[in-house]
Amino acid sequence: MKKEELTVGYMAKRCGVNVSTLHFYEEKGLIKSWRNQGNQRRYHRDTLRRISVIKAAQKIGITLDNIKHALDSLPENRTPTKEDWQLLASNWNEELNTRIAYLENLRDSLTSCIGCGCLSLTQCPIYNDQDKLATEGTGPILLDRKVSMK
Amino acid sequence: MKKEELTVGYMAKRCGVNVSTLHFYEEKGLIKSWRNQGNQRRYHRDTLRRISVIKAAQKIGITLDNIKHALDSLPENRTPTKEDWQLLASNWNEELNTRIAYLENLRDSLTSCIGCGCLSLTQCPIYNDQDKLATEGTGPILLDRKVSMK
DNA sequence: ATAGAACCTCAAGTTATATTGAGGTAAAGT
DNA sequence: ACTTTACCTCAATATAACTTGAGGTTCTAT
Repeated sequence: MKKEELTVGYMAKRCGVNVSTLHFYEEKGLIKSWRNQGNQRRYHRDTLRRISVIKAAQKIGITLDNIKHALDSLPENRTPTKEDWQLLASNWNEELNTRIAYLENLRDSLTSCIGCGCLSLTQCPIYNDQDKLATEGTGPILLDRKVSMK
Repeated sequence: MKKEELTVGYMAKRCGVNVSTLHFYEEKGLIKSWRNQGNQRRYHRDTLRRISVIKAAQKIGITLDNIKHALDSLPENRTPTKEDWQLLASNWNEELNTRIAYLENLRDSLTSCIGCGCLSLTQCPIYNDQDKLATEGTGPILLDRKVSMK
């Protein structure tokens, strides 16, 4: 196996995902591969980073669709540079800050509700719509779907 | 319509959800109703608060299953007191703090990655498994599914 | 009395993010 | 050469949290 021709099994192991997930990401246009003589997928080493970035973004709570949009802004013709990745990261950092702020807001509301016992429709800040971050916010956050919350 | 016999349409309007959602919650055991002569649902006024609490918990990122578990701990035979609700709220507050801490951790990682440009498998704290909160954590956070993240 | 709004049930559809399985081919190890 | 492991495609299934639709009934207002 040449250095620059990584197999799907190797990729999966290195990235901690299933082979089927890589198929799926490819189908969604998040990653690319070419085929060898026997129709098997081969990946460029750059794809390792790409997958890692996808996983990092998912932890932040970005959907695959939006991750795809972001990745589409990367150059096609060359290996992305440090600066290319930094741009993505800084956008997602803002996203993350927004989400943190939203949850902190919610926490403060909940805390004051614990204090006053006001969990009612009319008084509680939690479900009154000053709760702007919820409606102007930026979509679903999925932390880790594998982990249940017993 | 008697004061204590709220219709499903009224409930839906008051709570900002669809009628079908109330049917769904009932089927899942999250809320209860009785029927009138013509087989239509009637709700106790307490159910308004119950639905609000469900919605608040969802904003925190608690799944319906877990919300159900929490609600099951409320007394069946009387209207829950301030203290009953406070107990739920304080549990969810911990949950919320855990989630905030997780995202802050991620933000710190991302920030340092912006600084060093290290988004690579081996060095970046984002996808290295010191990232314990991700794997020991407490499940998905869904903020607001209605809002897309363009 | 009658129209229209509100309600009923039950089955199927929706979205996101994958996973699983069947049936078959290719590559690698001995 | 032969076996085992890895890979291929395509379709179906899984989960959460709902929504939609069809076909029919009940309430409410005039």
